[in-house]
Amino acid sequence: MKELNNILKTNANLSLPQATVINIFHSSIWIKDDFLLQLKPYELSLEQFNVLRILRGQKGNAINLQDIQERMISKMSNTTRLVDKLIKKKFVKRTICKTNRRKVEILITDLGLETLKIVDPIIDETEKNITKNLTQEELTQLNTLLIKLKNK
Amino acid sequence: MKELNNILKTNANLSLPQATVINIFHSSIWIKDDFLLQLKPYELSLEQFNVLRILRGQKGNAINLQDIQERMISKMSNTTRLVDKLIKKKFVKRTICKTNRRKVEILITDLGLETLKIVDPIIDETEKNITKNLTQEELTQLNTLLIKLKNK
DNA sequence: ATACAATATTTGTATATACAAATGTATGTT
DNA sequence: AACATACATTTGTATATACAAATATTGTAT
Repeated sequence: MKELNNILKTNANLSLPQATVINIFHSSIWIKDDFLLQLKPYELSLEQFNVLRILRGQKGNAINLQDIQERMISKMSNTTRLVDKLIKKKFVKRTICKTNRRKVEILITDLGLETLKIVDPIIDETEKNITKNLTQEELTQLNTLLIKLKNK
Repeated sequence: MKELNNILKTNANLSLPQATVINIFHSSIWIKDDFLLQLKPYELSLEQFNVLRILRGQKGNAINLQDIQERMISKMSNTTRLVDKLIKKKFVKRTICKTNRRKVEILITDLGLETLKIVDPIIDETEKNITKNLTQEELTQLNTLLIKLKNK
């Protein structure tokens, strides 16, 4: 892992498990930075954008906080406040569930949908750009390895 | 990527670039959580632990903030305050560089070294555990793919 | 020596996140 | 119905991080 040593400006002799872990962290960080750069003009954090997409996926049906959390990439402790911010931007609406008043019903607004329409292709492009160094087979391989890593 | 769909509780038809990006994020998060769980009893964040290791790598020589930042996995905007916290815990010392008073010299203390001695094997074990589902070859392959992904 | 730009760090402020406790609501048991 | 328990969300608090501005120091040109 000479390349990793370069990235971290170190001479340390990294074990394979060490290198792997650092490599994944490092990949995650540069990819995230890349996305944030693209999302910045729209004042959306990556998770906010992701939640908007989740809401759109409901196709007009409302969804509650728990279900949003389940679908989030990084399970946050405080989805309430994330949604608050989306409400402040008028991207989503929040109402109380009629059948179970403990639950909230969250729905994407037209403004939210329009914003997604603008941001989506940008994110698509970014995703393609991020992965362009690997062939289809290599990407599949990478995904397979990451899934296998997790499933213990 | 049926497994990814399971993890995210979604039916969305993820493209290969999308799946890859989400997969890397997801891997990074669960691995980080795993580490944090181990570091918790020592009240060290992952970056704090990492900086301690960087300092030890200096083998008695002081190092300044810039050089620490260069070696960090996630380049933080505010290493000052991270070091402040390590100082509060008496894990590191800070002095002003004699030759260039703009710079600070940061040095790990004996207490810092002792703490590392305790935490190191725990982290080693965690790293091994995290990667135990993959063979040596698979780990090498994973590292190679992640490096290739980055180098555009 | 003085002025100016470059460098290294610190500080201020806003926002994000983690975690625990609090609130309000629903459900099951007697 | 009364009570305890579980559930879903919200709030409070501490800490983390991002970003910009401020401070202090050094090197360089005049």
